[in-house]
Amino acid sequence: MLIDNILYLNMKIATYNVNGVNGRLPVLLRWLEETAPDIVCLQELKAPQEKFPVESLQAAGYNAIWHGQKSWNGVAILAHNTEIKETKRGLPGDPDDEQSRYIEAFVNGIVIGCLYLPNGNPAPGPKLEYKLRWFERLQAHATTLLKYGMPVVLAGDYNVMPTELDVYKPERWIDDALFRPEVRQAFKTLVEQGWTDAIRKIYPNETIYTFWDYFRNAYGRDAGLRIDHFLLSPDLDSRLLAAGVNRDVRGWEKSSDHAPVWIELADL
DNA sequence: ATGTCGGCGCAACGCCGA
Repeated sequence: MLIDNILYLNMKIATYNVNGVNGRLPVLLRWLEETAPDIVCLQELKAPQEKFPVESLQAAGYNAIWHGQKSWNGVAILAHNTEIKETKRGLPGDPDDEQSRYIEAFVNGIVIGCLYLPNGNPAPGPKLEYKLRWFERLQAHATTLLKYGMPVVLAGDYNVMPTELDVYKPERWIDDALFRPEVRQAFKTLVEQGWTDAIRKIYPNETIYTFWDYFRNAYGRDAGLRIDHFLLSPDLDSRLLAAGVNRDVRGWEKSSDHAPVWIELADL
């Protein structure tokens, strides 16, 4: 990024489940303005392809690619004054899957996979089965990405709390599709391919939440969950400088139930 | 079990998904 003739080489990448990109547009634009991420992964657009607010984002300096869907799901990748080369639209492994949950691009020399993993509730049931199948497809595609040997960031709403440290009251979530043993195991199997959970690496023992339910004043009570994650390929692990959650955004008027999460990577 | 959101639809509030 070039500002006042000074070259800044570090890169800030963020992920944000906006829960309706048009309903949250003022919040999204304010957050972009205040935190100036270089690359952004968005989930839960809840907008059809033609209703994505591309003009507003361009006016804020962001190029965008997106995969919309009426009412639900939807993912996008934004890049500040930078070219985005789309490499995938839809997660491989099931041509009949019509839900818009994965988009991937080459940006600034990094492969950015933006994902919105299925919620899976009510569980057990077909929605949990779909979630577990989707996880298997993600594991398969993640293996392929590692084989390329390129720097890769898999960012998004995984709808999984990986450990008890990631839930305000673990005992209440045992049967929930976001915390069931088989779902946590699926996340663990994925990470053990060789990925780095960036937030957990920077904060090994701390309670870090990225989501607070709208119900029962969850944000006020800090009854949160950590479900939005960054997985880094092995060569990016040593470039991880910092990471965090923009918690205050969750407290803004008309906020999403998720907060934006970010990482900063050093240039090579 | 409950709670609160955004988006949807024979257009107003009940439903779905989260």
